[in-house]
Amino acid sequence: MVQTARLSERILESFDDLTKSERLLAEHFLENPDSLALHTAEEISSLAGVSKATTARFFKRLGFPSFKTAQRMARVRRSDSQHNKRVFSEPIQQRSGRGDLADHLASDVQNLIRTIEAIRGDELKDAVTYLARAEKVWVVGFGDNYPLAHFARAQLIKVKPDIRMIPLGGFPVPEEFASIRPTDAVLALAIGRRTATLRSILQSARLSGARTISVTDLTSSGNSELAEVTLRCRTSGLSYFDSLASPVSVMTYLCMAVADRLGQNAVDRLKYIDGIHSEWGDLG
Amino acid sequence: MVQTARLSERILESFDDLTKSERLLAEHFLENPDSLALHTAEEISSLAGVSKATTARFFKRLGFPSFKTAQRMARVRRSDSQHNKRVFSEPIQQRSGRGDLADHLASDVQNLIRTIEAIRGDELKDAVTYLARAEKVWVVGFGDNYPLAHFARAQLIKVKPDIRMIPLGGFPVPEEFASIRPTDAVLALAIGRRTATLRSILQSARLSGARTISVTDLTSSGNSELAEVTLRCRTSGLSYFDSLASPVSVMTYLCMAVADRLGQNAVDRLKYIDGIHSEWGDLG
DNA sequence: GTCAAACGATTCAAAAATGAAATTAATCTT
DNA sequence: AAGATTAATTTCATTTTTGAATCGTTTGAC
Repeated sequence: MVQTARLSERILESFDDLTKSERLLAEHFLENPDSLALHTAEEISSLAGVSKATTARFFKRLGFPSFKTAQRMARVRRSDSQHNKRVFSEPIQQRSGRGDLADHLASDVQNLIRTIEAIRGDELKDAVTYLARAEKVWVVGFGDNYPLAHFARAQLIKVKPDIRMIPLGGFPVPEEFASIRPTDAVLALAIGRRTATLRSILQSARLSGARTISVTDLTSSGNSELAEVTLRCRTSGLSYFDSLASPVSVMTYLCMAVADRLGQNAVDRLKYIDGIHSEWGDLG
Repeated sequence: MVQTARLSERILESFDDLTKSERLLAEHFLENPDSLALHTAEEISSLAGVSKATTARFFKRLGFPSFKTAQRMARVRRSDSQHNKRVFSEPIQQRSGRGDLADHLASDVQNLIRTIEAIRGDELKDAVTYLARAEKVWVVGFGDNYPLAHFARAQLIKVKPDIRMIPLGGFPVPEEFASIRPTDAVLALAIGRRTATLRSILQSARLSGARTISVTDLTSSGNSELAEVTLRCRTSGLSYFDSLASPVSVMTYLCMAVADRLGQNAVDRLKYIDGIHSEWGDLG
C-alpha cells in the first residue's frame, strides 16, 4: 500500500490546496486519467494550458518525487491493468471509521458543494434537454447502482410516461434493449464499480443514435467518456461506504429540471398521479 | 436581471477564477447563505479564515461594486423572503442553467445541516444498536419509499447476512412478515405519503417484541411515534419533488455505524464480498 | 453639531505562483 | 561511445495574491 496511491486519489486528497493553474492540471487528469502515461510533460502542459514548470511542480506538491517518477508509476500501473484485463476495485480501506453523524453529514455537505463546482452548466443543460425530448428513457444501473437507477426511475416516471429499467427483473438485457430508438435517451448510473455490460450498453446506445448521459463519480479510471454527457458527483465517504447523497441530489435536480422543461404536461401528469394515489388511499 | 443575481449564483459563475483564499470565502457562503446578511465583513473574514482585505476584494471580483453593496442587496432579499413566508411547491423559476442547480444543491446543503441538528444523539445510538444486534433486519418501504428501502438493503446486506425487504416481489406481505421474531429489528422508510400498511407493520412488529426504527420527514410531527426510534430528515425541495439527499445520507451513516459496531466481522464480510465481485468481474 | 466607535475600503510590503529561458538528464543515432 | 536530440528540472524575473496597517466613512450618543 506504499506507492499504490493512484493519481486521481492524490489529486482529490489535496484538491483544496491546489492553486488555479494546478487545478487546471487536476481537472485535466481527472478527465483524462491516461494522459500521464501517454503524453510528455510538455504536451500535458499545453493540453492543460499551463507552463512546463507548473506541471513539474504540480507533481511535487502531490507528493511524488518528480514528474518522471509519477509517470513511470502510471505506466507500470497501466501495463499491469493491461495484463490482467479485469479492473479491480479498490480494496476497502479501514479508514478512521469513527462514526459521528455530524462528521458524516459535514462530509456530505462538502460532497454536495464540490459537486456543484465540478458540473458544467452546458452539460447539465444538454442532459435535461435529452431527457425531456426523449421518447423513451432507459435508466441503467447494475450492482450497487441498481437502487440508484430504481430511484431515478421512480422520479422520472412521475414526469414522463415511458421510462424503462435495465436490468429488469430476471429478463435478459439484450431482448429488452433491442427496442432502443434514435429518439430515446439513456441515463446510466455508473458510480463505483463499472461493469462491462454497462460499457456495452452505452456503446450500443450510441451506435443506435440515442442520446447518452452518465452519472458517475470521479474515479472514472482510464476509459474516456462513456457517454455524451458525463455528470461527475463527489461520493467520498468517511468510512467503509461511499456516500450517494450527491448523486441522489443531482438526479432529483435532473428530474425537476425535466419537469420544468416539459411544463404543463408534467404538472398535469403529477397531479393526475397524485389524484390516483389519493383515490386508492393505500396500496401505492 | 438587474439586482436579481444571488450571491451563490455569482460565486458559481466565476468559481474557476477564484484564488485559494477566495475559494475559502466561496465555500463559506455556499454553506452559510445567510452569512452575508447577518455578519460584518470582519466576522465573515474570520469565519472563512481570510483577511478583511480579501473579503472586500472578493466581492469586487464577483462584480459587486463593494462589500457593502452586496450586503445591502443580501439584506433586502432576506427581508423580502421573510415577508412572503409561504412555501410553494409550484415551480419557482423557469431558467435551466447552472444557477438552478446551485440553488437546488444549496437547498440540499441546508437540508443536511438542519437534519444534523434535528436528530438526537441517543436515538441514533439506539438505532445503531438495534440494527447491529438484530438477528434479522426487515427493511420496509412502500411506494416512493421503495427505492429508498432498496437502497438501504443494498448497503446493509454488505454488513449483515440476513436483511429482508418488505414488500418483496409480488409476494403478499403477511406471509413474509410472519417470520418476525423478538430478536429482529425493523427499519421503516416513511417519507412523504404514509400508508396504512406501514402502520400495521410497525404495530405488528412492536407487538412481536422486535425493535422498530423509522426514518421519516418532518410532516409527521405531531402524530404519535410509529416506532421506538424516529429519525427525522429534512426533505424540502425547491420544486415539484422532495429531495431525498438527507435520508440517503443518514442511512449511509447508519450502515457505516453498524459496520463499525460489528467490527472485524463486518470488515471481513465486506472484503469477502469485494473478493467475489473481483472474481466474477461483471454480472454483479 | 461633535465626538467616539464601528466598520469597510485602500495601501503597501511580503509571500506565493507562474512562465520563459537556461540547465541538466535521458534517449536515440550512427 | 560521442554527438544529437528530446524531455524534464531548475532558475529567475514578473505577476498575482495576501494580510497588516492605515485611512475614510458612517452611525449613534450626547
